Amino acid sequence: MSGDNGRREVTVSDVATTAGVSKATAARALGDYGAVSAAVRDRVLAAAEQLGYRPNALAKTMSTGRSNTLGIVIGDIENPFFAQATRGAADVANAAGFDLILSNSDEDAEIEANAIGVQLAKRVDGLLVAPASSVRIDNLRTIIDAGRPLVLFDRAAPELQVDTVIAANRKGARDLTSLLLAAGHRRIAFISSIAHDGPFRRADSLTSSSVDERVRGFVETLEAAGVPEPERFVHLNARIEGVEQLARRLLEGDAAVTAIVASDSLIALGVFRAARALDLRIPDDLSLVAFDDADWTGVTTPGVTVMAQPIHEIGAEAARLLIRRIRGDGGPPVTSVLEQRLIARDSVAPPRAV
Amino acid sequence: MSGDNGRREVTVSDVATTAGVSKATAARALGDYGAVSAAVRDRVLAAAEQLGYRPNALAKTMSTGRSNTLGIVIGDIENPFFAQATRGAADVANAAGFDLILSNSDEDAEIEANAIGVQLAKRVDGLLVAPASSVRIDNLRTIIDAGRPLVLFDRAAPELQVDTVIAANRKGARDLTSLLLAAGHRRIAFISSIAHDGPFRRADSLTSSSVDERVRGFVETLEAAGVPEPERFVHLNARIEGVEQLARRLLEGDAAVTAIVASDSLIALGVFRAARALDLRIPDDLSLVAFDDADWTGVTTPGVTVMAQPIHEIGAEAARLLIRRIRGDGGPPVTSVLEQRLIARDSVAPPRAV
DNA sequence: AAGCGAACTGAGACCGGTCTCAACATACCG
DNA sequence: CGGTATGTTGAGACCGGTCTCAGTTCGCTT
Repeated sequence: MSGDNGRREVTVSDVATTAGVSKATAARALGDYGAVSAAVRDRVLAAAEQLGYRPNALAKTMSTGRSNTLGIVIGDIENPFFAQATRGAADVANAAGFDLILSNSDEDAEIEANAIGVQLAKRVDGLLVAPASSVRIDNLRTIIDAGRPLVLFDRAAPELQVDTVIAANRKGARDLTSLLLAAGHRRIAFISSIAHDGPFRRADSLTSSSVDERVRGFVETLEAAGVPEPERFVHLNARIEGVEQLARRLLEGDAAVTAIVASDSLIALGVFRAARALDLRIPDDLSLVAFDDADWTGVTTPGVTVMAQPIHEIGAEAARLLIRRIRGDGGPPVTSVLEQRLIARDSVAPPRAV
Repeated sequence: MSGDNGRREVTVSDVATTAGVSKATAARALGDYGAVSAAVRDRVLAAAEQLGYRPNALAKTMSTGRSNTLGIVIGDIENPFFAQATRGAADVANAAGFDLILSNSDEDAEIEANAIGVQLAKRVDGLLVAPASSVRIDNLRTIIDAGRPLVLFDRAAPELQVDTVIAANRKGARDLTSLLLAAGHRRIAFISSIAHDGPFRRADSLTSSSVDERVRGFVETLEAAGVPEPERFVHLNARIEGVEQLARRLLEGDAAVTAIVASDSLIALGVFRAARALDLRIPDDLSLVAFDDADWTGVTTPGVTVMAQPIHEIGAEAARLLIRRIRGDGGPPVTSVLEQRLIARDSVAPPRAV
């Protein structure tokens, strides 16, 4: 109606008219493609400047089919892991001229499906997804069916032939568990907040392939050390019960564990709180190791021994793979496995003599 | 060429042909607008289903002028403050049917300008910006000139008449400083990583209005307590020198401070590290208070006394204001100031007797 | 039975770019 | 000097939706 709203955007045609050339020529000058004489180009550019012309990227997408936008679907941007991975992806994307549309799935397959649908409708050139489930992959199929490139990160989907970037979680879990075993622990709990029905059994496969790998590494290492029924030490659904609550339960009573492997830094935080509440000292009364070198793990007393993941690089590499596909690489799907790195601090000690 | 790439997307026209109706009618049925008879609607929907029709949101934007996309420009998504605010904004946006395009400015005005340009070109319906500078506001003017709604958050731009969501930083700083004063401290440092030329003088205004307010609250409280030349206790550019490095410098020698106000949780982390390296105990040898209730501030020994900000709500409220503008609210610009909340833990004690 | 309004449908313009194709000018070739 | 290659320009189709407007078919009123 009034004021700014009524002002139509300046278009190529407007610029063309002002410059006294055809729309096609103006577009060539502005878009810097095709052949335009120097004189005409200057005239068009001057007219654009004068009118305050701003290109409409959507119109461009309509005719070229390329949006220069990538979709990224993660669990939760507040989770430092995803924040870092997203930043890694954003940097690579930007450098290549792409923007990022961000969606949080809250690890819910339905929300994820919806987010993917919207991203597809917005015609992103490709998607970066940390899938809520490595098993229920219809969401991901949708993307492939739509003919859009897809790269998975943090979690794989074995059933799907698609580029993937993950960390060497199984080895990481083995190393962490071995460390605890070597210190003399036999009763070690593995805690993750991943959702799972009922107690963990060895034949189960977890919805996140990365947690699944960690659990496997943990179980097989305990088993090799002769610990009977190691799967009973795997505790999932931590977020539902409450990490602190769960940790307290595991740390009290006759069958209390003497060490804990935290599947991420949020879990480690909860364990720390629980230990403090129970007046248990780390590492004297409880040894703790965790995945991810969160910034605070170095400043607690004691510092936490962690398995660091190259999180930034996971996101960056995923973006690189995706952009390669967008640019037309038709090779077979690649799985990039990045190494984890142990950072030993002071949260591990031999268990208290009984 | 071959395979998937060659497959054209299914369009409204395709669906119309299959259903045996006109494009206009098919569009009405699919878009759920206008009048369509039940029989025809079913036929169209069935055809769409059969063909695997997926709407093209960009084409829709082209004709309606609305993209249902918001732009958000922040310093760095890896900074927990921005991650939380972004999540708050994303939740509100999603609920209202909007997506978010994310850009990191790294607090650099030029990168910010570029990001804004791209977002504008992608025809976002509005922008959420935590401006890199509260003073150099040409970047923000661009948005207003383009006729797009803009909401600032975390930092204000006094020169600009625009909706803004900030926290009561000045009061927060006063309270934190008073706490330290009450414990008996007189030599208190304020540390921020904000960029600033030369030593801080009272007439200077800082590029971030929120840090500016904190500094003012800090300085005026010291002054009221009779501390001479309080501005000499303000230390900026912490990221350039390195937070830990700077903290160590302030904590050694005859003129060492006995307490520190950290302008954010990243600074607090650096101070913690420095204290540990110098073998200074908190709070016996050094008192520490900080802004932002980062998740780890409760698990260190001792826990850190902090001024918590409603970060999630800052982002959410900003998104709410923006969406209101997009929906056409033409009222005068609003500034929403959210309260901060003190969380007292154990990092403050009287200074060591000299 | 004629008249009127509501419900439904189709044709085609439009959003703002890109791109193909043809027209024309100029230069260079033998 | 005719022929061809090269450079520059314009006309108009196209991308995939929305939306206006006009036409058709009804049912219902009087």
